[in-house]
Amino acid sequence: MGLSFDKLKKELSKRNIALSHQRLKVLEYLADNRCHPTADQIYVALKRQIPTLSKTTVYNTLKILGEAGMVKAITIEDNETRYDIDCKDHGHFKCESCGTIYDFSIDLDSMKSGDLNGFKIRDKDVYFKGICPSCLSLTGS
Amino acid sequence: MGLSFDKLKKELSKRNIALSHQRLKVLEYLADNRCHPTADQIYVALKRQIPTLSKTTVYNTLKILGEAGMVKAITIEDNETRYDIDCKDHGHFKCESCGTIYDFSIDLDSMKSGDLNGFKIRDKDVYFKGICPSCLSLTGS
DNA sequence: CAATCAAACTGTAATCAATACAAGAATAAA
DNA sequence: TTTATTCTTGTATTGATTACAGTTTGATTG
Repeated sequence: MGLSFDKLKKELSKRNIALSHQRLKVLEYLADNRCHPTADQIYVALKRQIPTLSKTTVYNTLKILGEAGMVKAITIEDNETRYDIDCKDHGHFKCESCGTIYDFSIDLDSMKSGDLNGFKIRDKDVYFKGICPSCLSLTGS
Repeated sequence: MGLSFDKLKKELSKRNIALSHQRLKVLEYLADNRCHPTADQIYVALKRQIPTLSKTTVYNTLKILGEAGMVKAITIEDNETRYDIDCKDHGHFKCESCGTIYDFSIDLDSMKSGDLNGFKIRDKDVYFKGICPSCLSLTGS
């Protein structure tokens, strides 16, 4: 996996946050499953390894790691928040047929707008929607 | 207001959808209030004009008009879907302090990615987050 | 003008992701 | 060991959205 634990621990200790067993497992799961899972998917998967795990812990962990900049929440639509550990600049494409979310590279730095002079921009999100090649081949069109 | 009723009615009649009183009022509200309101805000505001209005009708209307391409749902975060009638290409900036959503111009057509060859792109969304000038001036920083 | 039918509207009930909260472990410090 | 603080857990609650069934509206037909 490509996790930078040094950066992570430094970031967390700066906030007096311990890297507990549960939190580490959530991070590991996100690192190993780059499918943008929901909180519930993470919970169900980890519940097998950690039978005592609580869904509240998963939500708390995702929130804390999000504030520390280690995890990013993706809210495209459908009232389902998904999570991504990869913080490198990329956009997200959601297939409206199968629901899969694909990453794609895009240069966020070059995205500027004169309308935002005086605004402090902390985060940029790019979401595309449509049909993925796999679903396109199924319908024939 | 800048509503194109001809295009609207054509689009709706193509789908055998009538432009009822309630639906027209929702459209009018969105045209007159470019603040990206939630479904509930629309409901509360129109309830005064139409005391019998049901919240379900507001949701149904927003869904139907969305499918007809007349209204766009904006889901940045916070489990609150907002709605926008302006379909011209622009991005949305959400102030994390006051919650206001600002429009800003951006060239969506130039946004491409080689990773999406073979994908059928139907919609592009650009969401920025940060602090707006008004809130920046309040904190002094 | 009834009669008929489909679409539109309404209100209540249900869903479900997310949060609040309080009590119980774990961990570190003294 | 005591103490304090953080972390975890489970339950209860929230709140936006949807499902559904009954009612109303409005157009069409005879």
